[in-house]
Amino acid sequence: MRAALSERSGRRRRSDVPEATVARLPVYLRALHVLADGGSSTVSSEALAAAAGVGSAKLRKDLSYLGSYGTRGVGYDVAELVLHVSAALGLGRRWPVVLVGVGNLGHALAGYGGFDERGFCVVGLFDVDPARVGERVGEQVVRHLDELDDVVHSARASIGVITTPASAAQDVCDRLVAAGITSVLNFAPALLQVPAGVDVRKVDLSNELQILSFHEHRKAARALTGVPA
Amino acid sequence: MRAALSERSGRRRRSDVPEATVARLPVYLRALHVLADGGSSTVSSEALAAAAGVGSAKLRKDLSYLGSYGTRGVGYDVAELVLHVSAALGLGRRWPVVLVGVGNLGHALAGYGGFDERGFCVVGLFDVDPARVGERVGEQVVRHLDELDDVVHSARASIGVITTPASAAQDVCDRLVAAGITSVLNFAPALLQVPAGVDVRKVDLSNELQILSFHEHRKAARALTGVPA
DNA sequence: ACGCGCTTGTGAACGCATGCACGAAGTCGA
DNA sequence: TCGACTTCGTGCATGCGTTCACAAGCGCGT
Repeated sequence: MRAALSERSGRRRRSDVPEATVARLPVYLRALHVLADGGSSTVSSEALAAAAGVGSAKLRKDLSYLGSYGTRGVGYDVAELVLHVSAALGLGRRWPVVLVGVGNLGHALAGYGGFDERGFCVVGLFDVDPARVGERVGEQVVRHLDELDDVVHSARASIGVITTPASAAQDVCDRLVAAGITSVLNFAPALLQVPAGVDVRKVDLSNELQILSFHEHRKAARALTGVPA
Repeated sequence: MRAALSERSGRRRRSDVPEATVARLPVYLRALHVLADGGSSTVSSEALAAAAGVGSAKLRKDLSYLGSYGTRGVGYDVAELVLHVSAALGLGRRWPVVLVGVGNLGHALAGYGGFDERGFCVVGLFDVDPARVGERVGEQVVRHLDELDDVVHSARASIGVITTPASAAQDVCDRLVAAGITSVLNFAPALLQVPAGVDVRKVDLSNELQILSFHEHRKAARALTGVPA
């Protein structure tokens, strides 16, 4: 059960970083890499914040959740901060990732170089379509979904990516969880039901477009009725 | 203090829907479509909330920003609510979309059926690589980026999707904005600078994985230090 | 006709996140 | 050594978003 929530104190523990902050850490990390490649050895919160597209106060507060790694009067050491942020994100190791659903999007993700660069390596591609099983994609060969357990166990994978149609997503998710996956990145437009202890993040391309559509619609309406300051 | 809010201090205007609510409207809409396909003619906030994965109070408040379209004691009429949510999202029309960067991901998105289903139609694919220009993808032929202005104008497109490498993203974005695009969906891992009045939404696959990595890392640490599984 | 039960819509309380302002702590030059 | 300057870390206030709880409203059975 949930022994983890035994301590219900209102105070925030040191290792307890707010979710909004966690979501920005990858952005900071990328900005830091750019700065490092550009030759900077130190950077002020102001400069880093600008590079990351946030306010400097927010950035300092975010980083303060990880510890006090800045030097007053100087700024942050870029290389050192990269290490600390990476450590906080758990990027000190390579994360094996399995991907289920080798359709259009699955192909694209399997071939996306950005994953390997950032410490994620695809250790298995799966599908149920016999026409796709055996196909070679990048450095992997598409396996049948039945082999999922073997691969997850032997590679000790804990992260799974779902790029199936919505109708198959929940079933695939169940099989991933059964195999031992505890973090799921879901591209299928479906709400996934998972047991406690399993994290799910959803990326829905249509949703994003519809949100843009909302604002676009509003802009058009605003333009018709005269533009108030 | 703020002249802009002079109209009605306490009351929120009808067209002023909180951003967090806007982000959930597409989720509700999808859940409604599922319910409609399932034969439901009415649905309670409790049931719809469960289908969308949110709390019922939140759902009611969200919908109340659009108006009072429910019937007390009964619930919401599914078909009617679909219309109202669609209208709020500006889905009463088809939105022409241009896509720049026909690489791995661009191919996948161009072939993704989910867009057309939801009222977005790709009216132009663009790239700068001469090897890709002329290639046929789906029902479109890849054009050179120089033709962007013509297509955007003739199709009256206002939404652009960027699936280029990060290094090209800002330049492409500038050209989109110059052509008249006012909403951008950016898949490149880069921070885009845009003038006021242009909306940008960013989707970064690596970021999502890194956020999962954070939680996975924390789960592992937690398992070691205190909490017996 | 009328009350009873169900569900919506919303005011109010609460909690989280953001922005501000300033003390603390370090560097650099004289 | 000392003082002036720079920049971090953070308490505090503010605003947004979520949750709670309940009155208002509607249909239905009697």
